[in-house]
Amino acid sequence: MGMKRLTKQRKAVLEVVRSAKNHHPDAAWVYAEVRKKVPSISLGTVYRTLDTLTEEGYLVPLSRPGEALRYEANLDGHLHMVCRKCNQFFDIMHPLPDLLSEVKARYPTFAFEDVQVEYHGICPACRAEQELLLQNKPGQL
Amino acid sequence: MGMKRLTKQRKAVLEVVRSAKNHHPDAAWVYAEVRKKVPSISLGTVYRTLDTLTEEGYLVPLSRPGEALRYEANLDGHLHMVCRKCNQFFDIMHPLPDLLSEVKARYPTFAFEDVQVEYHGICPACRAEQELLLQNKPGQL
DNA sequence: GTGGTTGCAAAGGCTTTGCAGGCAC
DNA sequence: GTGCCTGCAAAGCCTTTGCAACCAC
Repeated sequence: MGMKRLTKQRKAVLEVVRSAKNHHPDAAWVYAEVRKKVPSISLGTVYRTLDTLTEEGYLVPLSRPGEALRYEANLDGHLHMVCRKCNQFFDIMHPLPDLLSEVKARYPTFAFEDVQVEYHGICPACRAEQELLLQNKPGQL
Repeated sequence: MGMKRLTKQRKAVLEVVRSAKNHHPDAAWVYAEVRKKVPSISLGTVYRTLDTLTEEGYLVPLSRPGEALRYEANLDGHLHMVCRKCNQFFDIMHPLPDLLSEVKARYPTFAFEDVQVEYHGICPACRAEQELLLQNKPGQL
């Protein structure tokens, strides 16, 4: 098992995901973005690199039904709010209550490592759009 | 927009997912299982039906990176523990703390609807297997 | 120089979809 | 009888992978 090498591709991919503050990009977006710096990079390399960076703990994958996998580089403990209209992720920098200790005590045979909290609902933008529709078609609902 | 019909296929799919207590099956498993009752059913119909049942609120999809979508019919508020070795989901019937009201107050422009809590770690079975490996190869780590 | 890494393109796995026939209502 | 639903198979999309050339160490 050899040493990991620091290629320009790997550096560029990590930098792009890190710069995508609050964007939670998928592989296609990262690919398009990295090509601005490293035009010769291939999509396969982007996938491989995202995998590697995830295994190494630099990135966290975000999975949603029927959607491409997304990644975030924000490793601070935080919450997510997912809009069920536009499917965007929003970071919520709110103190996470202690959800682990109680559950650990109750299920001692599990080796808990971390918790992930995901809120679902409608984001401000989609909410506004929805209200516009209701105003224009008052009889529909 | 017409009325939904109650076909034997739809009934069988819902019944199978409901009977899969604590199993969180994917489409392929549901397909294999439903064929025992309705041998002529197609995989496409299983996918379509799972989609419909989800839209109607009878099922909840569970998404994991790199894995096929799974479904559960347990709509009681509960927590999930996902094993990062075997990728199984485990239901944790533990009272969910109130995670909504505080966040709702802080982010009034979002329309929050529900929260999903997911624990990650290693399940008892995989933990035992891990310890066996350590005993047999004490010098490896 | 060595072996991990890349680009390319093909293959893979899961899921969706078009269509003609079938069946619930 | 109407039109929603089904089975079938092809297509779609995201992701992985084999291989020869390449380059970080």
